[in-house]
Amino acid sequence: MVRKVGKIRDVARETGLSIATISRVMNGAQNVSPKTRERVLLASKQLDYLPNPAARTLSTNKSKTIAAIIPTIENSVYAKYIAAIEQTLAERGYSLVMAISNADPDQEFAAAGKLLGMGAEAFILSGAAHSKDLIDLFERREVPFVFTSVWDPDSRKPNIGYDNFALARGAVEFLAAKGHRDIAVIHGPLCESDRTRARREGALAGGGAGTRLEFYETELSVAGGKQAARKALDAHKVCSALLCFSDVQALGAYFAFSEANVRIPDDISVMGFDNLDWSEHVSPALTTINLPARKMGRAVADQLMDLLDDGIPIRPLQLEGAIIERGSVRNVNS
Amino acid sequence: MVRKVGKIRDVARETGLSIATISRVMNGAQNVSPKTRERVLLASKQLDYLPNPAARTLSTNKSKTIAAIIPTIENSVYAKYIAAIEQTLAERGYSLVMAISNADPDQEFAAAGKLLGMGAEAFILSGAAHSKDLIDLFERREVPFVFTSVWDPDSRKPNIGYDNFALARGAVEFLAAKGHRDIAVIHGPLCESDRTRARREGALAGGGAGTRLEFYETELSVAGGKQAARKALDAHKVCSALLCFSDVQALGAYFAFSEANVRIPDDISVMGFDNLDWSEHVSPALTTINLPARKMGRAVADQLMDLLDDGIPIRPLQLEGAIIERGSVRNVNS
DNA sequence: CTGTTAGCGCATTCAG
DNA sequence: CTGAATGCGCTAACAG
Repeated sequence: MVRKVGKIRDVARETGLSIATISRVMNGAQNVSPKTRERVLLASKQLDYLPNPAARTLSTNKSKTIAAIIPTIENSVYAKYIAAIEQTLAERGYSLVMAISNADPDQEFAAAGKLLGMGAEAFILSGAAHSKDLIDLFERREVPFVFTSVWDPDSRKPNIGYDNFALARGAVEFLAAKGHRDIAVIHGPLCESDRTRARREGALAGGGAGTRLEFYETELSVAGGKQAARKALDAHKVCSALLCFSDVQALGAYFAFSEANVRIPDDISVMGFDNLDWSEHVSPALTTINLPARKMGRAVADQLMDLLDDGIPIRPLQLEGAIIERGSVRNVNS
Repeated sequence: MVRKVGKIRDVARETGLSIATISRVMNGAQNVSPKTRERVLLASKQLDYLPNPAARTLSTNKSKTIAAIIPTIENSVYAKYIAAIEQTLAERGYSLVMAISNADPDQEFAAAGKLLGMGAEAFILSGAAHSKDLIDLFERREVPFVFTSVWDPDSRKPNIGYDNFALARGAVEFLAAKGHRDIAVIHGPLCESDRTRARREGALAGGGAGTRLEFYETELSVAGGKQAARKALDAHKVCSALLCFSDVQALGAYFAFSEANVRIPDDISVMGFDNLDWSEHVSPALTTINLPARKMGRAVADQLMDLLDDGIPIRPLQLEGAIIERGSVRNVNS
């Protein structure tokens, strides 16, 4: 993959040392005299020597590469998350290879095969719903993997994330406590995401006796949120609050309402999910649920590297989400 | 990197063939009898055999891995672009490794070293401004690279992208043609991006005699756009149009104006840059410049693979941007 | 502290 | 159409 560059033997010849010593220096081994080390480093620089990663991988059986497969990278919290993973891996000399599955288990399976065949040593997956073939593949080959964005203490698979069910339930309870009895819930495609399904169940659980929930399934985008909000407006003028399972959809709702001359929060309350960077800057500032995407990315990356480097098993981890109360939800009790 | 799995010898033993034949089958060579091929394929499946990528790379000197270094993945057009690259590479059996540079040449250089040391065969960079060391490194090692998001026919380095200067000039001319004489321009940090600098120069060039431009440099985010728009409002009540070099900043401006009770486009016109997916769904729909990010991603990926696979040199390519006229710019001539 | 030697798993000549 | 032999560049014992 790199042509015309010095190899370990060239450095050995140049310095009059053996290739073993060069290898030691390149790998930071302790048992090399400072002088020798200097000499090697110098020669390496001159010869523009860089260890061949493939040879290294072949020899050590370690590629220092971790794969992440995500449903999408656009319009969502995944960008933050991936950025955190990449940075964390980079800090410890690991690299990230990633693939986009478009939330399709078959694409995910195909991608995993390629990434495996690329040398990925471990996999970061989104959600807990994956093709059986994929999990079988990983287990057969003993490839470590972890589910993220989900938290299920009872799962036998390692997972690091938040409790979507509880968070959504909390959101509905929060709205109910503010006096909202009729709540429209906008969410993305159920078939694509077990997180969305869990949130929907949670919302249902949070809606007590006096609370009516109306669900709107739509595309996970500003356009989708806008369209669904419009539909909610048409269907029942009665709902006093809108809960979106994604800030992106909430933004769409903002514009739907703006065009319909419906004021937030005076005429209707809006609550989001994700706490994306911009959500506090919309007007009115969006009340939403903070999802610690960055922290999650760091945690997964660190744990996987701990496992690969030191054999430390994955410790399933629940990350706390929290309601961020801002101006888009009105208390209608008073 | 993968333990306990069948190796080529196991398949050879299982089938009673030689490893050479197995290799031929795994690489789709023609000179293998159909029967033999079947036998090998079957045994491979049974033994769960997957060729070891490192061994393959070491032997062929090809890793089928391309690296992309981007300034950021959040809040921007880069997500679309990266997604396109990943998909295009995947179609031809290549993988993407990526790193985030935070628009810092030093971080970029460091990342490049790691990615090179990971086996990346070619590099996709953003913009045309990079540390000399980086370019030297690539040229010394004969590692192909291409600059993207920029178009400079005179550059001796391969670049694929759009003409930021011309696009920004066009935007200002467009606004001027609509009768706007006082235009506030909001843009991201100049020091971080040669694209931003080029756009600024272009805007200046587009502002003819009767046009006054006021520049506001701010963070490349909704928050930044909002803050700058507020500043523009305070400073000169006179500007009739706001040009943002990023849709994200334009969105911030929308909320700044909403809070200040300034109506778009009645009181002030707003124009963006990027044409992100949501920009037609904001209210009023955002007039902006479409940047063919997806097409650019595909083009770079394809060209690099053509180069790596068949030695076809990079053909510098200009992608056309276009003004998408929607409702956020008013014609003040009438 | 340094050198020697064996592979790591596969692609690829060259024979047959 | 198939097999045997060689080496890709490096790490990791094992000697010394």
